[in-house]
Amino acid sequence: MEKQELRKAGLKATLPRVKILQIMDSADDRHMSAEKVYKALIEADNDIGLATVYRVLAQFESAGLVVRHNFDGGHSVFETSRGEHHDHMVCMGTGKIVEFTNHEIERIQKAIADKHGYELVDHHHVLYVRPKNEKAKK
Amino acid sequence: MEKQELRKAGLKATLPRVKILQIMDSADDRHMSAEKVYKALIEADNDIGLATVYRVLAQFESAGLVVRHNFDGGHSVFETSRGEHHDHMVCMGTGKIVEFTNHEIERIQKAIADKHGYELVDHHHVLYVRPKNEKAKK
DNA sequence: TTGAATGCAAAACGTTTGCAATCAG
DNA sequence: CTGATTGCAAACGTTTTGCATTCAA
Repeated sequence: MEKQELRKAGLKATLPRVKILQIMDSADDRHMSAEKVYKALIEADNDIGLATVYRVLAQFESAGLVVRHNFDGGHSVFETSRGEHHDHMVCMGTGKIVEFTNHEIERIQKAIADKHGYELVDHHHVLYVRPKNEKAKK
Repeated sequence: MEKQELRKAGLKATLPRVKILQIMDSADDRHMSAEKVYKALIEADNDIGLATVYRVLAQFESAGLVVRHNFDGGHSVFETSRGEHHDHMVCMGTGKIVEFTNHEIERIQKAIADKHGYELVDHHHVLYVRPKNEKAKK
């Protein structure tokens, strides 16, 4: 049950938080904007304000329940963090998002930061791609 | 002279464009937001509207004179493109930006896109770091 | 009971746009 | 001269905030 998860994260198990967590967990598309979450809530007959969605998602981010991505211009996208880290590939034609992991890259990242006297805290790594051998073009 | 550069890029050499290009080229910090460029223009006694700055930067981007980055939330950052591609490392304590290049990573990126049936068009790759062995913390 | 969380509407933020005036070629 | 470019102010979409109300513990 989501209540446990929330309490474990140090958050009061309020209705909006539980519902939003459910939506995020059950959505077909794991990458959701605040607006998208909001619409899903309305459709599920949950009268939760957009402001609350933003506030809750920000809390979830701080608590480590979700990860925020700023793909390109405009709005943020959130996804529930299931532990395993991964990066993203965005198809410029269809907008489709593919997740990937590459340990070699992760290793090099650490080495680069280290070489400059830094410790790697986080990274954003997004590949913008296009279907191979196809006329598909935005 | 900047006029040549603009004409070569297919843009009329208007005063705002020349001034903005000068600012971008001579700034201490090569990574500038529209607002920052605007303020620099004001300080240099050039009465150019903020809207024009945005329009000109967008044109410069299309013309390949500058590259736009969406580091994290909020605003875009532009830098004059001197041909050689590079990625960025942002210090979370000081906000300092370090540029780096790594061919091995670039190679792997292409391979990953390829493996998924895509062609790599572009990528955003930013490392968020913190000074090593220091209490410095935002 | 009581401080935390919510809803609403209003504000803030960076950015874009419509339009009349101005400018480069 | 003439279409491209500019300035201004108003509009935009996303996100945040102030405040009175409601809720979880």
